[in-house]
Amino acid sequence: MPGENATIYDIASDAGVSIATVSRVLRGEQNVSAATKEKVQRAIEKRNYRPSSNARGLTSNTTHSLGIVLPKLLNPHYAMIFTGAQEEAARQGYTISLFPWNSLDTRAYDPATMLAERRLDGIIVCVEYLPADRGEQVLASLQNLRRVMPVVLIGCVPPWYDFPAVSNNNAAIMKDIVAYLVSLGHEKIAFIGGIREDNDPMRREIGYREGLREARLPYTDSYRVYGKGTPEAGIAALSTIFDTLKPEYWPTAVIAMNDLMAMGCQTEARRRGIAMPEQLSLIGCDDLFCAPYLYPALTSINSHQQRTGARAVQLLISGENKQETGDWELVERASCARIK
Amino acid sequence: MPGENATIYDIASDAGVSIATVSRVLRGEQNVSAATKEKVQRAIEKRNYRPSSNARGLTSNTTHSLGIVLPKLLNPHYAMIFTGAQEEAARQGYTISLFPWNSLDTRAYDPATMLAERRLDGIIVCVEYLPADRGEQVLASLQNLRRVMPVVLIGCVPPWYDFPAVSNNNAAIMKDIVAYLVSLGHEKIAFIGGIREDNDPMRREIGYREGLREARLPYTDSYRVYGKGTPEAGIAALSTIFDTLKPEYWPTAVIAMNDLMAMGCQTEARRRGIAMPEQLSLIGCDDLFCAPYLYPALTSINSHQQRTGARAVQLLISGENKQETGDWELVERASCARIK
DNA sequence: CTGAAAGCGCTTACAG
DNA sequence: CTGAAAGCGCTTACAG
Repeated sequence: MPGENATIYDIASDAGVSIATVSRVLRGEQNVSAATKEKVQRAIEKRNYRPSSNARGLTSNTTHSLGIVLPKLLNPHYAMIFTGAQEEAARQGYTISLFPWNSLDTRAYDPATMLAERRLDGIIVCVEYLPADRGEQVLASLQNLRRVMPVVLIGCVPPWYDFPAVSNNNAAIMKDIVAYLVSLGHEKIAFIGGIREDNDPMRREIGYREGLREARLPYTDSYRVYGKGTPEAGIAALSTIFDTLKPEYWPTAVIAMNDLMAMGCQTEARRRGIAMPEQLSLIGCDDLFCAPYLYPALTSINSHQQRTGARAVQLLISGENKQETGDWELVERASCARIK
Repeated sequence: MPGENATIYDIASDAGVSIATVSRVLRGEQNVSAATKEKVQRAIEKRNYRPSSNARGLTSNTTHSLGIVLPKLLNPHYAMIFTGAQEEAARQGYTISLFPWNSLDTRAYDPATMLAERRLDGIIVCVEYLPADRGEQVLASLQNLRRVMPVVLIGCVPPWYDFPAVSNNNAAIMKDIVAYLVSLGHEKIAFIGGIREDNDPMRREIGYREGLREARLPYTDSYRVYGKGTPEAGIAALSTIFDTLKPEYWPTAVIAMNDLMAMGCQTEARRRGIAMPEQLSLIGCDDLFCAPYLYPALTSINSHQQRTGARAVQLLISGENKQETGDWELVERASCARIK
């Protein structure tokens, strides 16, 4: 069936007009008589005609399609960002397609790897999990990418990156979290997740330490466990803490870098017979759809991911060179309790 | 920066050859001397040149981009399908973009609504939640869509739809689930979720009844509660069952149409002080990433959604007119217990 | 209000 | 191995 697509010439000859006229009614221009507009529209419908976006794009030098580079969508956090971006793009008549990247793989940012052809009007790239020693490589790749098309950054964007961006201030979020736990009376607060990154004033590590300092609490290496953001890593991290420390040093609260890790922590704590939230408060980040249905229902940080995605699309399309920071809120549920 | 894109003419003149030659090295043809290939490639790199997909597509009448019509990605079930499709598309050099639809909204299947332009080489559409009285409308829309581009269906596809498809045999899955619960000694088995659809031999309803019949168990309307597949709907559905029935009739097992509803059921059962799995076994469907981390860990059906998405892309690109049925497996976890 | 014609940036026979 | 030229299906001044 497909393949025998009508062209503007078919419509023109069917309607007995020139292709210029067909083009005019297609584009909804005013200067066409009602009668000919009628004829043309009838011909279009009869043939089920749709203009070729390729031909249109050739003239306008535009594709009306965007790209977004994101880690695995299987983490609902990214699915939320993608959804927000997709909906905004659709609203503006754009299509958006996903380019996955493997964290830590610098090639993922390389335009040559990513885009064999020039078919995107712009691209959003999520900057995250950048180890210190790769920072410059990544920045160079991004600058290279920008030579080819407009770029907007999301994620935890270092402030000295000179790109339009809508980023998260992870440090400020962490500070809030620590303050919240302190307000519940916690003093032994562990933090799990992430990799060792440097040079970034917005990273969680910084906020964690700052939060402790403000509460006049000591920072302890034993409370800082690294691990990538999966449930399995959460299990491992919690085990590390509770296995390496004598019971009197066990933390009364654990901050997980995301809800995925927090889910693993819950499971592992349960396995160990640690009562939640009585003996252990737990807080995640991302406020995934499942957070309210975990046991105990998970307190988390909602950072409006859909809005982030939508906003990035707006910046991309408008071409504004702004750096914005997303806001967030702490969603209290049952997983954090007051210390007696 | 963007906007000043080099064209094939620039490269040709830089390299001192004709555009035909540039085109040849671009496409990796053999009949080019090593020396000129060198020159051309150098020019390409120097200018950071990338061919215009629009111009290429104009000649080949192809866009190398696909579409997929899916309900909300915020349900990880669909994110899995999308991911599988996206990865396979990328592997084959295609880009895929998402077109969301509102369930029950027939217009969502209408090519005119969905695609103002002809910019897709084909489209995958997820057929689900089709109320009986809309079936014909939807079918007509799909046939209309097929006039414009190749279409592959996924979801619960009625067998009399004459489309290439990779579908789920929901009836067979439900039969399996009932048999599994019966093997654990359950006789009071409720089923929640879905809408009243008719005419479809693959729908869950059918399998549920058939499973009961094979176990020589009666079908009871009170054990069949409808509701769309959200956690909130799961809460409401479980409430309905336990509120309207005297305790001696309370089901000992509940089948939820998906894990989302099952999550709601867990929460509501917990609120009511119903011990799980001792007093109530629960089984979901989709095997979401969070299933192992719920409490109790949720038994569910894994139907290889990523594979489904990938397979649909393969059918779409190859043009095979096949109807396939995906397989599935029951993943046992802690949420189902043997009846004493 | 309408048409003829050039041009967008490629690919592809066809010559040589 | 390489080039000149036609053609893909539109849009857009430019005339009328």
